[in-house]
Amino acid sequence: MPELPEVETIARELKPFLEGKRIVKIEIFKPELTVGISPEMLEGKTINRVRRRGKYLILDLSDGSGLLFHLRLTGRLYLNPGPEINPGLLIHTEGNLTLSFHDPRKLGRAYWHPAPDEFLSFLGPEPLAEGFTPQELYRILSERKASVKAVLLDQRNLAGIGNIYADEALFLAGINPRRPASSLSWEEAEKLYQAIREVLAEGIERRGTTLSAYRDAFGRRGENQLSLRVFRRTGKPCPRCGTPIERIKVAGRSSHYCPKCQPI
DNA sequence: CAATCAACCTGGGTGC
DNA sequence: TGCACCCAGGTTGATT
Repeated sequence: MPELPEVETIARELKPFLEGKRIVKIEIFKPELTVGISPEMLEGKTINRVRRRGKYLILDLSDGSGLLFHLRLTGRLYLNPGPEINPGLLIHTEGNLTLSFHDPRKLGRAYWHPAPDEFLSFLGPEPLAEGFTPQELYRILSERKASVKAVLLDQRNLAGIGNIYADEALFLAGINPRRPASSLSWEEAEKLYQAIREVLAEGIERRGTTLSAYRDAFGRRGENQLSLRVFRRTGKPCPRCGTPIERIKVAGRSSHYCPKCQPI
């Protein structure tokens, strides 16, 4: 579920509470959700910074190491959860705060790594970063033979885009998800660049998309599902031309598009 | 190297 | 209401 806007929302919410706080206790209830985390090693360290990279949430610790969370499809991070939550991991900090990580489907992971940026060095550029340009997107696309949708979803090319925002961006840009990435013209790449930035910024503004599982750090739903143009709107009219939205499989994922506005 | 696909798990929605 | 079936916002590792 959580793509860039959802993780960004959680990071922004946690930041004012957790930055500067010392970890006083860590409890692991579901070891299968954790990788490399040893409570004794981490207790006493301070959370220097809360940030996001791609779909990862990072807590930078005072010794340069980091706790990283990937929510995959159904993982959640709650600040001060209620008693009904069944956590896999609890991180208690000074100030009597608790960060809870849980995932009923057990696909999400919490990692500890001595050098978080090294751990995440496989990720492509941040699409919302100042330094990310249409030229760079065009270069990435022109080097790949796979479908443009597959290229957008591959985190090594661009970090943070998932199935929802890929479909939404391709619709805004008027590009068919099955088009080979390298077949896009410079003008199309430029359009796609703007579309990606727009849908991600909108997603953040509306605090993420809640179709089912996603909740923010306070357990609230996002609002972006109300603004989706094509994603999971099969059969409904295209917001631009009224043609029914179609669903097809691309890169193994269901993809939603307008056959008239996004011709092959 | 590139593309495809099954597997990881479980819960929610749908249709009979 | 019960049950079978399909689907899932992601990633990875095996296979072709």
